[in-house]
Amino acid sequence: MVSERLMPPMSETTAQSNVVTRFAPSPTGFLHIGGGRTALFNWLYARGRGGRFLLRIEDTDRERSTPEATAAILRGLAWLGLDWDGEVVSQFDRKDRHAEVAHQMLARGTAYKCFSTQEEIAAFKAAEEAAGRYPVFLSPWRDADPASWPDAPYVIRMKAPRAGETVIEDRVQGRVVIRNETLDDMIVLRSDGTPTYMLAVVVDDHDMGVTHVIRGDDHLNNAARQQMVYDAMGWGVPVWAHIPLIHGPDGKKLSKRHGATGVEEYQAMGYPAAGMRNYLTRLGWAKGDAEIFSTAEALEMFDLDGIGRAPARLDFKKLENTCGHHIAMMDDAALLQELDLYLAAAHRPALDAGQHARLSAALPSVKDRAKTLPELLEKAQFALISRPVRMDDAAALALDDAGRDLLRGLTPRLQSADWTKAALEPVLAGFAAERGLGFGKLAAPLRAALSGRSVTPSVYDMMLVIGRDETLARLADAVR
RNA sequence: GGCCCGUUCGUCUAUCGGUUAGGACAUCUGGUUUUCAACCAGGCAAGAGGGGUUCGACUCCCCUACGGGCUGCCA
Repeated sequence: MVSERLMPPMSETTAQSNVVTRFAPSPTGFLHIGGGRTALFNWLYARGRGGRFLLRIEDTDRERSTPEATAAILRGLAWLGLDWDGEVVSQFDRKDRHAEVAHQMLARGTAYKCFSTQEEIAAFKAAEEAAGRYPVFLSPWRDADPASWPDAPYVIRMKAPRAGETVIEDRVQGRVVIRNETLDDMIVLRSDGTPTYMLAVVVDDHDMGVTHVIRGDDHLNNAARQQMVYDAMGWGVPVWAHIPLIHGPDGKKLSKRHGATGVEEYQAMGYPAAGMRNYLTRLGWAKGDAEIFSTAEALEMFDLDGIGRAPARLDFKKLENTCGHHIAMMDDAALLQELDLYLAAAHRPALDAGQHARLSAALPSVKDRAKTLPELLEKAQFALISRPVRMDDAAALALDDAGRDLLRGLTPRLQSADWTKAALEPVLAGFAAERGLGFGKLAAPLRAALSGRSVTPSVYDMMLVIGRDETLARLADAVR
């Protein structure tokens, strides 16, 4: 028996508005960066086609599932801006439905009760291995007469085809053929009546109307067994798309030692969500030479064909570069909001109203200079501080006798100048020229007096942002 | 061990039998400049190895190597 099936018709046009995807994490920890990308791909694919994106928490493992993990996953998704349709589905809550389907399989003859004990199975596998065969368990109960059934605990096993092959038509991996003899009769319902993952995913995906299963390629082999369940129930198989996992910078599986593995850690490091989405979208997916794009553009462009088959490595340099572009592109109000979120996530003190206003004024002059949110704050430092300005070593050096003398000479001219860049430029340039100095010689002490540092945005930008009074006050402090 | 998947510049990738193998990040050089960043110009840099198929392979097939996944009454 060959359970091969044709790919469902799914030209982009017919699939238009009825695409349903889902993200189905198990709540055993924070939202992993790889999971975040999987969610993103599902979200992009569905939303980009006017379809629906669903969220299901696979919490059937009661030992390891925690409400805290679920909350963390939801927070991570929310930060990434991945909103889902409808209620969050709890897989555990659907256990009765899963059991019901298992019994339907029994009734249809596509599953059977297996009374073998775990000891018997272990012994069987050991014997097989000793004989040099794959330890694929062949249950003696597969075709047993119900009359022979003992009054003992049993599991329900899928009656999987023993011969032939199962073919997965995968939109990313291509045509994957698995010989049925390498697959055993998997358990669909445990002896305690609870469903296994293999049954639960299929039932839930079917009931939720999922049309496209986009998930990590660690599930590629599972797809064959799951497809058998679809076949057993006479259900239509969804479109499969198994995407490669993300690796650390060294090419190894992403783990704690690579630093950040949780989505929320990236938020706390100050990467803006829009930049994160852009970077993650491009990690393992491409459309021509598109590199920097908005979420709206990503929605427009994203498709399954652009997904690569090899695992991609995380590259923080490129992440930063991408985020830098997004910080520069973001409008000030959105940026300010992003900044507040970051401060909270990083457990840093929030900005007060005054700082908010000054930061807002400073944003245009600093936002194209920062790659991360903390860097942005750092560059805007001149607007956030209050007098007296604390000088760092380099700034103190610039405010030597000669520097202070320059500032004393400059002060009266500033008092009478119009406070615009156009008016200020000739004033400063003229003053420097009078003293026979290059502009840089004047800018250094001025920069130091205004910011207490030697590295800042343009001196004009700083003066304009903090205003005439504050500028003069800082100069007065510096020459005192 | 068995089965499945993968392998283009350091990194992310384009290429869907015929290209000087393109772009981006990183890096290097030069320019601009008011510090830093940005920006502009340019440079370096790739088809894992070996067999086929073909007039012609990065592209199709096979083998090997390396990496990954699965092989649970976990998900």
